[in-house]
Amino acid sequence: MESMVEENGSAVDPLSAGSQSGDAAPAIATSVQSLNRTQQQTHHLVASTSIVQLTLPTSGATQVQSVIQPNQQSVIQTATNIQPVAISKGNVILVSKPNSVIQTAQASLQTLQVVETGSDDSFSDSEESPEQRGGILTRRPSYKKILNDLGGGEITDGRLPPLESSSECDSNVDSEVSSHSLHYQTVIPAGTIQIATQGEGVPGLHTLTMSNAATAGGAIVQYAQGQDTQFFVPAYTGHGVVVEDAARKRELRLLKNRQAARECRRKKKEYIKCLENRVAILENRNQTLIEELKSLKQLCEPKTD
DNA sequence: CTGAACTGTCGTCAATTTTA
DNA sequence: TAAAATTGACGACAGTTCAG
Repeated sequence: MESMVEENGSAVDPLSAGSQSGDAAPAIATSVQSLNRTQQQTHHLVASTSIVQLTLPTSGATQVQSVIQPNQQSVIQTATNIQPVAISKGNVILVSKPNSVIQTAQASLQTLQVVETGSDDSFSDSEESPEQRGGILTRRPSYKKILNDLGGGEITDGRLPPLESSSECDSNVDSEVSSHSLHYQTVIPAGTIQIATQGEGVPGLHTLTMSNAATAGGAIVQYAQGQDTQFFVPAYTGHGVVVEDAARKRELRLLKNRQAARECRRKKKEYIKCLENRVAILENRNQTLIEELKSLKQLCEPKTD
Protein backbone atom coordinates (compact mmCIF):
# COMPACT_ATOMS: atom_id res chain seq x y z
CA MET A 1 0.00 0.00 0.00
CA GLU A 2 1.30 3.41 -0.81
CA SER A 3 1.12 6.17 1.66
CA MET A 4 -2.25 7.66 2.22
CA VAL A 5 -1.25 11.04 1.01
CA GLU A 6 0.30 9.81 -2.14
CA GLU A 7 -2.57 7.55 -2.81
CA ASN A 8 -5.05 10.30 -2.45
CA GLY A 9 -2.89 12.76 -4.20
CA SER A 10 -2.65 10.70 -7.30
CA ALA A 11 -6.29 10.05 -7.43
CA VAL A 12 -7.93 11.98 -10.17
CA ASP A 13 -11.38 12.72 -9.00
CA PRO A 14 -13.33 9.96 -10.67
CA LEU A 15 -16.63 11.16 -9.43
CA SER A 16 -16.85 14.63 -10.68
CA ALA A 17 -18.02 13.67 -14.11
CA GLY A 18 -20.96 11.64 -12.99
CA SER A 19 -24.46 12.85 -12.93
CA GLN A 20 -27.37 11.75 -10.90
CA SER A 21 -31.01 11.59 -11.47
CA GLY A 22 -33.13 14.41 -10.31
CA ASP A 23 -33.73 13.60 -6.69
CA ALA A 24 -30.13 13.25 -5.74
CA ALA A 25 -28.37 16.06 -4.03
CA PRO A 26 -27.26 18.30 -6.87
CA ALA A 27 -23.98 19.19 -5.27
CA ILE A 28 -22.93 15.61 -5.18
CA ALA A 29 -22.10 14.20 -8.51
CA THR A 30 -21.09 10.63 -8.17
CA SER A 31 -22.06 7.09 -8.78
CA VAL A 32 -22.82 4.24 -6.52
CA GLN A 33 -20.09 2.16 -8.04
CA SER A 34 -17.57 4.71 -7.02
CA LEU A 35 -19.09 4.92 -3.63
CA ASN A 36 -18.44 1.32 -2.97
CA ARG A 37 -14.77 1.88 -3.34
CA THR A 38 -14.84 4.49 -0.66
CA GLN A 39 -17.02 2.43 1.51
CA GLN A 40 -14.66 -0.46 1.32
CA GLN A 41 -11.92 1.52 2.93
CA THR A 42 -13.78 2.84 5.88
CA HIS A 43 -15.08 0.20 8.10
CA HIS A 44 -16.38 0.29 11.58
CA LEU A 45 -15.68 3.79 12.60
CA VAL A 46 -16.75 4.73 16.04
CA ALA A 47 -18.32 8.02 16.88
CA SER A 48 -15.90 9.01 19.52
CA THR A 49 -12.83 10.99 20.17
CA SER A 50 -9.99 8.99 21.54
CA ILE A 51 -6.38 9.41 22.49
CA VAL A 52 -4.10 7.11 20.65
CA GLN A 53 -0.57 6.36 21.69
CA LEU A 54 1.77 5.88 18.83
CA THR A 55 5.21 4.51 19.34
CA LEU A 56 7.53 5.64 16.63
CA PRO A 57 10.87 4.03 16.10
CA THR A 58 12.64 7.34 15.91
CA SER A 59 10.87 9.58 18.29
CA GLY A 60 9.60 7.49 21.10
CA ALA A 61 6.09 7.60 22.42
CA THR A 62 3.96 10.38 21.12
CA GLN A 63 0.48 11.28 21.96
CA VAL A 64 -1.82 12.14 19.16
CA GLN A 65 -5.47 12.80 19.11
CA SER A 66 -7.66 10.72 16.97
CA VAL A 67 -10.62 12.59 15.73
CA ILE A 68 -12.98 10.01 14.54
CA GLN A 69 -16.36 11.06 13.43
CA PRO A 70 -19.29 9.04 12.34
CA ASN A 71 -19.12 7.98 8.76
CA GLN A 72 -15.81 9.61 8.24
CA GLN A 73 -12.33 8.44 7.94
CA SER A 74 -10.31 9.07 11.01
CA VAL A 75 -8.11 12.08 11.06
CA ILE A 76 -5.35 11.77 13.57
CA GLN A 77 -3.72 15.00 14.52
CA THR A 78 -1.57 16.16 17.32
CA ALA A 79 -3.08 18.46 19.81
CA THR A 80 -1.92 22.03 19.66
CA ASN A 81 0.05 21.81 22.86
CA ILE A 82 1.87 18.70 21.89
CA GLN A 83 5.21 18.67 20.22
CA PRO A 84 4.88 17.83 16.57
CA VAL A 85 6.21 14.48 15.63
CA ALA A 86 8.88 14.21 13.05
CA ILE A 87 8.02 11.26 10.97
CA SER A 88 10.29 10.46 8.16
CA LYS A 89 8.81 9.17 5.00
CA GLY A 90 8.68 5.46 4.99
CA ASN A 91 7.93 4.96 8.63
CA VAL A 92 5.30 2.42 9.22
CA ILE A 93 2.75 3.10 11.86
CA LEU A 94 0.41 0.35 12.79
CA VAL A 95 -2.98 1.85 13.06
CA SER A 96 -6.00 -0.27 13.55
CA LYS A 97 -8.11 2.11 11.57
CA PRO A 98 -7.17 2.14 7.94
CA ASN A 99 -6.65 5.26 5.93
CA SER A 100 -5.95 7.48 8.82
CA VAL A 101 -4.30 10.75 8.11
CA ILE A 102 -1.90 12.00 10.71
CA GLN A 103 -1.14 15.64 10.77
CA THR A 104 0.42 17.96 13.23
CA ALA A 105 -0.95 21.13 14.59
CA GLN A 106 1.42 23.13 12.48
CA ALA A 107 -0.03 21.54 9.45
CA SER A 108 3.21 19.86 8.65
CA LEU A 109 1.69 16.92 6.99
CA GLN A 110 3.60 13.74 7.29
CA THR A 111 3.67 10.97 4.86
CA LEU A 112 2.70 7.69 6.34
CA GLN A 113 2.35 4.14 5.44
CA VAL A 114 -0.78 2.98 7.08
CA VAL A 115 -0.91 -0.71 7.54
CA GLU A 116 -4.23 -2.28 8.07
CA THR A 117 -3.72 -4.70 10.89
CA GLY A 118 -7.15 -5.95 11.55
CA SER A 119 -8.59 -8.85 9.70
CA ASP A 120 -11.90 -7.19 9.78
CA ASP A 121 -13.11 -7.44 6.26
CA SER A 122 -16.73 -7.45 7.04
CA PHE A 123 -17.26 -4.65 4.64
CA SER A 124 -15.55 -6.04 1.64
CA ASP A 125 -18.67 -7.54 0.25
CA SER A 126 -19.77 -4.49 -1.61
CA GLU A 127 -16.95 -4.60 -4.06
CA GLU A 128 -16.31 -8.27 -4.40
CA SER A 129 -17.93 -10.46 -6.87
CA PRO A 130 -19.38 -13.73 -5.68
CA GLU A 131 -16.39 -15.47 -7.14
CA GLN A 132 -14.12 -13.33 -5.04
CA ARG A 133 -16.08 -14.34 -2.04
CA GLY A 134 -15.22 -17.91 -2.57
CA GLY A 135 -17.83 -18.62 -5.15
CA ILE A 136 -20.58 -18.53 -2.60
CA LEU A 137 -23.52 -16.38 -3.39
CA THR A 138 -24.23 -14.52 -0.22
CA ARG A 139 -26.88 -11.97 0.36
CA ARG A 140 -25.62 -8.58 1.31
CA PRO A 141 -26.47 -7.29 4.75
CA SER A 142 -29.46 -5.06 5.11
CA TYR A 143 -29.02 -1.36 4.59
CA LYS A 144 -29.83 -0.80 8.21
CA LYS A 145 -27.12 -3.18 9.27
CA ILE A 146 -24.59 -1.69 6.90
CA LEU A 147 -25.12 1.79 8.16
CA ASN A 148 -25.13 0.67 11.73
CA ASP A 149 -21.80 -0.99 11.11
CA LEU A 150 -20.54 2.25 9.67
CA GLY A 151 -21.59 3.90 12.85
CA GLY A 152 -23.99 6.77 12.87
CA GLY A 153 -25.65 6.31 9.56
CA GLU A 154 -28.75 4.93 11.01
CA ILE A 155 -31.58 4.61 8.63
CA THR A 156 -34.78 5.96 9.90
CA ASP A 157 -37.30 3.33 10.51
CA GLY A 158 -40.71 4.15 9.21
CA ARG A 159 -42.32 2.50 12.15
CA LEU A 160 -40.63 4.67 14.67
CA PRO A 161 -41.45 8.25 15.46
CA PRO A 162 -39.92 10.58 12.92
CA LEU A 163 -36.21 10.71 13.39
CA GLU A 164 -33.76 13.09 11.91
CA SER A 165 -30.92 11.29 10.32
CA SER A 166 -27.39 12.20 11.10
CA SER A 167 -26.15 15.32 9.46
CA GLU A 168 -24.20 13.41 6.93
CA CYS A 169 -27.07 11.22 6.11
CA ASP A 170 -29.85 13.67 6.15
CA SER A 171 -32.44 12.72 3.71
CA ASN A 172 -35.47 14.29 2.25
CA VAL A 173 -36.84 11.03 1.13
CA ASP A 174 -40.49 11.40 1.72
CA SER A 175 -41.99 8.94 4.05
CA GLU A 176 -44.68 7.59 1.90
CA VAL A 177 -45.18 4.68 4.17
CA SER A 178 -47.06 6.61 6.73
CA SER A 179 -49.36 8.13 4.21
CA HIS A 180 -50.12 4.80 2.71
CA SER A 181 -50.52 2.84 5.85
CA LEU A 182 -53.72 0.98 6.15
CA HIS A 183 -55.52 0.83 9.42
CA TYR A 184 -57.75 -1.99 10.40
CA GLN A 185 -60.24 -2.01 13.16
CA THR A 186 -62.29 -4.66 14.75
CA VAL A 187 -65.83 -3.51 14.44
CA ILE A 188 -68.53 -6.09 14.72
CA PRO A 189 -69.07 -9.82 14.70
CA ALA A 190 -69.00 -11.57 11.42
CA GLY A 191 -72.03 -12.26 9.33
CA THR A 192 -73.61 -11.03 6.20
CA ILE A 193 -71.85 -8.11 4.72
CA GLN A 194 -72.96 -4.63 3.99
CA ILE A 195 -70.65 -2.12 2.47
CA ALA A 196 -70.95 1.46 3.54
CA THR A 197 -68.77 4.28 2.49
CA GLN A 198 -68.12 6.91 5.05
CA GLY A 199 -68.68 10.09 3.21
CA GLU A 200 -67.20 12.34 5.79
CA GLY A 201 -64.33 11.28 7.91
CA VAL A 202 -61.52 9.34 6.40
CA PRO A 203 -61.65 9.40 2.65
CA GLY A 204 -61.57 6.00 1.09
CA LEU A 205 -62.38 4.20 4.28
CA HIS A 206 -65.11 1.64 3.97
CA THR A 207 -66.81 -0.49 6.51
CA LEU A 208 -68.01 -3.98 5.90
CA THR A 209 -70.89 -4.58 8.26
CA MET A 210 -71.32 -8.26 8.95
CA SER A 211 -74.68 -8.75 10.50
CA ASN A 212 -74.61 -12.35 11.50
CA ALA A 213 -75.42 -12.80 14.93
CA ALA A 214 -74.20 -15.32 16.78
CA THR A 215 -71.14 -14.07 17.81
CA ALA A 216 -67.92 -15.31 17.90
CA GLY A 217 -65.27 -13.05 18.47
CA GLY A 218 -64.68 -9.89 16.67
CA ALA A 219 -63.93 -9.79 13.06
CA ILE A 220 -61.75 -7.44 11.20
CA VAL A 221 -64.24 -5.95 8.89
CA GLN A 222 -62.98 -2.52 8.10
CA TYR A 223 -60.61 -1.71 5.39
CA ALA A 224 -59.06 1.36 3.94
CA GLN A 225 -59.11 2.07 0.28
CA GLY A 226 -56.35 4.28 -0.89
CA GLN A 227 -53.99 3.64 -3.69
CA ASP A 228 -54.22 0.04 -2.76
CA THR A 229 -57.62 -1.42 -2.63
CA GLN A 230 -57.28 -3.97 0.07
CA PHE A 231 -59.64 -6.25 1.86
CA PHE A 232 -58.91 -7.82 5.15
CA VAL A 233 -61.87 -9.94 6.05
CA PRO A 234 -61.28 -13.17 7.86
CA ALA A 235 -63.54 -16.06 7.12
CA TYR A 236 -65.56 -17.54 9.93
CA THR A 237 -67.36 -20.76 10.29
CA GLY A 238 -70.65 -20.96 12.06
CA HIS A 239 -68.81 -22.04 15.16
CA GLY A 240 -66.67 -19.01 15.14
CA VAL A 241 -63.55 -20.89 14.32
CA VAL A 242 -61.33 -18.95 12.05
CA VAL A 243 -60.76 -20.68 8.80
CA GLU A 244 -57.54 -19.55 7.31
CA ASP A 245 -58.81 -18.57 3.98
CA ALA A 246 -56.01 -18.97 1.51
CA ALA A 247 -57.05 -15.99 -0.49
CA ARG A 248 -57.20 -13.79 2.55
CA LYS A 249 -53.83 -14.93 3.72
CA ARG A 250 -52.44 -14.20 0.35
CA GLU A 251 -53.97 -10.75 0.34
CA LEU A 252 -52.47 -10.03 3.70
CA ARG A 253 -49.11 -11.31 2.64
CA LEU A 254 -49.15 -9.24 -0.51
CA LEU A 255 -50.17 -6.18 1.40
CA LYS A 256 -47.40 -6.58 3.89
CA ASN A 257 -44.87 -7.28 1.23
CA ARG A 258 -46.02 -4.28 -0.77
CA GLN A 259 -45.44 -2.07 2.20
CA ALA A 260 -42.15 -3.78 2.93
CA ALA A 261 -41.00 -3.17 -0.61
CA ARG A 262 -41.82 0.50 -0.29
CA GLU A 263 -39.94 0.68 2.94
CA CYS A 264 -37.01 -1.18 1.49
CA ARG A 265 -36.81 1.20 -1.45
CA ARG A 266 -36.99 4.15 0.87
CA LYS A 267 -34.13 2.75 2.91
CA LYS A 268 -32.16 2.07 -0.20
CA LYS A 269 -32.52 5.65 -1.34
CA GLU A 270 -31.50 6.88 2.04
CA TYR A 271 -28.52 4.55 2.05
CA ILE A 272 -27.40 5.79 -1.34
CA LYS A 273 -27.78 9.39 -0.28
CA CYS A 274 -25.76 8.68 2.79
CA LEU A 275 -22.98 7.20 0.70
CA GLU A 276 -23.09 10.15 -1.64
CA ASN A 277 -22.70 12.48 1.27
CA ARG A 278 -19.73 10.54 2.46
CA VAL A 279 -18.14 10.73 -0.95
CA ALA A 280 -18.62 14.46 -0.99
CA ILE A 281 -17.03 14.82 2.41
CA LEU A 282 -14.13 12.58 1.56
CA GLU A 283 -13.52 14.28 -1.75
CA ASN A 284 -13.52 17.58 0.00
CA ARG A 285 -11.02 16.39 2.52
CA ASN A 286 -8.92 14.80 -0.14
CA GLN A 287 -8.77 18.03 -2.06
CA THR A 288 -7.80 19.92 1.06
CA LEU A 289 -4.99 17.51 1.76
CA ILE A 290 -3.75 17.69 -1.79
CA GLU A 291 -3.56 21.43 -1.64
CA GLU A 292 -1.91 21.30 1.73
CA LEU A 293 0.67 18.91 0.40
CA LYS A 294 1.35 21.16 -2.54
CA SER A 295 1.95 24.15 -0.37
CA LEU A 296 4.21 22.18 1.92
CA LYS A 297 6.22 20.91 -0.98
CA GLN A 298 6.67 24.44 -2.16
CA LEU A 299 7.88 25.43 1.26
CA CYS A 300 10.35 22.60 1.39
CA GLU A 301 11.74 23.15 -2.08
CA PRO A 302 15.38 24.27 -1.98
CA LYS A 303 15.74 27.82 -3.16
CA THR A 304 17.60 27.97 -6.44
CA ASP A 305 18.85 31.52 -6.43
C1' DC B 1 -46.92 14.24 -34.35
C1' DT B 2 -45.21 9.64 -33.54
C1' DG B 3 -42.75 5.75 -32.19
C1' DA B 4 -38.62 4.06 -30.02
C1' DA B 5 -35.54 4.38 -26.25
C1' DC B 6 -34.88 5.49 -21.70
C1' DT B 7 -36.06 6.20 -16.81
C1' DG B 8 -38.49 5.83 -12.54
C1' DT B 9 -41.90 3.62 -9.73
C1' DC B 10 -44.60 -0.08 -8.27
C1' DG B 11 -46.20 -4.84 -7.15
C1' DT B 12 -44.88 -9.42 -6.87
C1' DC B 13 -42.06 -13.51 -6.15
C1' DA B 14 -38.50 -15.88 -4.07
C1' DA B 15 -34.31 -16.37 -1.53
C1' DT B 16 -32.13 -15.13 2.44
C1' DT B 17 -31.57 -13.20 7.01
C1' DT B 18 -33.30 -11.92 11.39
C1' DT B 19 -36.13 -12.52 15.30
C1' DA B 20 -38.91 -14.52 18.82
C1' DT C 1 -37.06 -23.64 14.26
C1' DA C 2 -40.94 -21.35 12.38
C1' DA C 3 -42.49 -16.83 11.42
C1' DA C 4 -41.44 -12.38 10.11
C1' DA C 5 -38.64 -9.13 7.85
C1' DT C 6 -35.57 -7.81 4.19
C1' DT C 7 -34.18 -7.23 -0.37
C1' DG C 8 -32.67 -8.63 -5.24
C1' DA C 9 -34.82 -9.57 -9.50
C1' DC C 10 -38.34 -9.24 -12.77
C1' DG C 11 -42.10 -7.44 -15.45
C1' DA C 12 -45.66 -3.89 -16.11
C1' DC C 13 -46.76 0.70 -16.60
C1' DA C 14 -46.44 5.74 -17.05
C1' DG C 15 -43.80 9.75 -18.06
C1' DT C 16 -39.98 11.98 -20.64
C1' DT C 17 -36.77 12.72 -24.39
C1' DC C 18 -35.48 12.78 -28.99
C1' DA C 19 -34.80 11.64 -33.76
C1' DG C 20 -37.32 11.33 -38.01
